[in-house]
Amino acid sequence: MFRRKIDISNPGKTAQKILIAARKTFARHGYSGTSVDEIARRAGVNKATLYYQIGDKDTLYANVIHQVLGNIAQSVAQAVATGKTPEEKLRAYILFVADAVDKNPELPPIMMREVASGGAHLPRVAAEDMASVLTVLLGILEEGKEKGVFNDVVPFLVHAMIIGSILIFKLGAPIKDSQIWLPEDLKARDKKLPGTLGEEVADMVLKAVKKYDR
Amino acid sequence: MFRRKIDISNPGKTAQKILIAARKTFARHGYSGTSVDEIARRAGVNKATLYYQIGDKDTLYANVIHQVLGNIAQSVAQAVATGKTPEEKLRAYILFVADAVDKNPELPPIMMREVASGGAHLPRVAAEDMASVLTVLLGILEEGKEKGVFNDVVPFLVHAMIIGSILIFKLGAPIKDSQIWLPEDLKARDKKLPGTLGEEVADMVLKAVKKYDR
DNA sequence: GCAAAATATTTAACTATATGGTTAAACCGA
DNA sequence: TCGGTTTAACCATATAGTTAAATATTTTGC
Repeated sequence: MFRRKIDISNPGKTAQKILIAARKTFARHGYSGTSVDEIARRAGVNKATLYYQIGDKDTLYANVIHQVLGNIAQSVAQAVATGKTPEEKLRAYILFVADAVDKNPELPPIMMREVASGGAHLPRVAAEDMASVLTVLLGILEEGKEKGVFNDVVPFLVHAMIIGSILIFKLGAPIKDSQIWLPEDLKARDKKLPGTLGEEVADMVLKAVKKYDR
Repeated sequence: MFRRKIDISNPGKTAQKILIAARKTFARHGYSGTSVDEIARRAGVNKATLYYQIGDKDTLYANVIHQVLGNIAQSVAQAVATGKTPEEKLRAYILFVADAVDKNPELPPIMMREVASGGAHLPRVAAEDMASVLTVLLGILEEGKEKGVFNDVVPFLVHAMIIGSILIFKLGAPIKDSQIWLPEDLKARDKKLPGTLGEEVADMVLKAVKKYDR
């Protein structure tokens, strides 16, 4: 009677195809805007195969989001460890997040919609991934404060500033640029960032967080 | 043959009920997640009335988003004018945005989902609203640079930082707090902001943007 | 090594419900 | 009674999810 589902943590070829198609489709159209039929079509498999391999829409979505967030959560601590001082660690953290977003272009839209809906479809395991990333940031900010190099900032606000800057810039810039009727001075200004997005955000956040004698 | 639709810019009682119900529903469930039937039910009118009064789902959505963004776009310039120096103007701008978000709680989720989907359902008129808000910010940053009080920042990145911080903090904090299993130190830290969200963001952004002799 | 049985995987066809949108009739105030 | 407004009933399509049969693949008996 117990029809055990396939082990998702080590997906086979078919399951992998499905997850990739699902990731792209969820990223483009969101949870509600995505139909299971469309995912199956893009994966090139029958819908029943999709249900056999992975499960219903919720399970599919949960696996997609965890697959992408889980990797990030696992490697953030290591990336931060390359820095010695709190400043270096915070910079490494921001560069890591920006790089993760670069390498996982489906993450920003999925995360933003998840935030927008109050985590309506956010599976527990994904929330745990987020929490472990946040914990790393919390550690950096606390160390910086103890050593007297950071202001007494609100950690979650710093988090919001980092993630918010990166996500809004990444996703908002293409929208702005697609509005061909916009006054030129609004568009031309930002064509090229002086550095990478991560570096720019790191510079600004560090200025906001570091303690200076003025 | 031309069945002229009702004038939306000055909605009557029934139309107003529908628009309010639509705003709440779109904010909660997003464009795709919202059914016209649900809006009609929440507005307490027949679905055909909704189509008669306003039009199809797209038109309904466009009116909702413009109704809320239009007000903001119209009053931002005036709010900023209360400041004399670029610093004061930038602070006034950020406080205004934070206040607008406070007063229009449906705006953040709608905007975030719009950004996430690349402006998929964003009507031209709403994009114009956004542009006029952005133009005000651009003016402040340029004046600050000319007067030598601001660094040579990337305007759209400053925009992303302001909007991103406010939206992510506003929407992200409740999610974080709802994860009852989270380690206490992650949650307890941020319970109370020292000031309002707008003030906190303004402090941090100004530190990031202002030019100091160091 | 190999046919046959057992198991794992995929598929077309199906169901029940939800959805966006329409229609023609009923309602209602001037 | 006339024009604007609202309504119940309706339609075509889309959707999440299921089923039983077909097709691969693996295991077993010899």
